[in-house]
Amino acid sequence: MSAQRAEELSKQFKAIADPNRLRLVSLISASAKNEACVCDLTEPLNLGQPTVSHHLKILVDAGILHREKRGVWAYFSIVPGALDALAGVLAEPK
Amino acid sequence: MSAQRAEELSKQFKAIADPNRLRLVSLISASAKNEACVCDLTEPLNLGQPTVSHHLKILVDAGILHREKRGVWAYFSIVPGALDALAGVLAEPK
DNA sequence: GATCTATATCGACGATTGTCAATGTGCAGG
DNA sequence: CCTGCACATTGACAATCGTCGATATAGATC
Repeated sequence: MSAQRAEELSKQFKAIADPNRLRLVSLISASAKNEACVCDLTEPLNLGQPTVSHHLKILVDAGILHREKRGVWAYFSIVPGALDALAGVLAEPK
Repeated sequence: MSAQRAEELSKQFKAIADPNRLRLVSLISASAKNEACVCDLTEPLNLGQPTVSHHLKILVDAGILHREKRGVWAYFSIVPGALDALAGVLAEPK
């Protein structure tokens, strides 16, 4: 594995290597329409709104979450295939 | 996903969420007998011996690598199923 | 026992991270 | 236009992390 490839992958792994961000991904993927807004996520994590917003931004920047603004609300959903791609790296790390 | 479960998983993901540690895992799993000693790993990563030793310890503590000392050398190998277990979490993060 | 050799540990340093309070932005209803 | 709401951004702080040089440990050879 090249140093550059390792750098790219580590950015994505860092994004999910935080307990609160793991729970965010879990909450979103278990949501009714596979999407959730910030106000749905602050209470179960027991974190302030700015902190949740910060974590969501990291996940979006890593290409794991998709952000769509509708009116006043921002809906977050999981980018199709993003997590599977990471899982594939672990299954075959040659 | 419970907060406790997220905490456990994040420890393992943190272990691999570093470019140099990703390369370590890659190098070991691509090695001849699926094992390598520290002296084999310092040069391709262009890091000092103490730093490589430090990264390997983190991977061992996370349950991803196995450490076996034979004589003066320490041989590191991948714990069977450890990476697959992490991959499974990503494939189904409900 | 003295001396290599491979690895581990320690102490220190700058850099990054997670969290919060305060503030900014932008949409909607009156 | 003004107010309220959902969310983003900023600035600050303690805590953790990655790296290195120096040193310690422990097996092998003479």
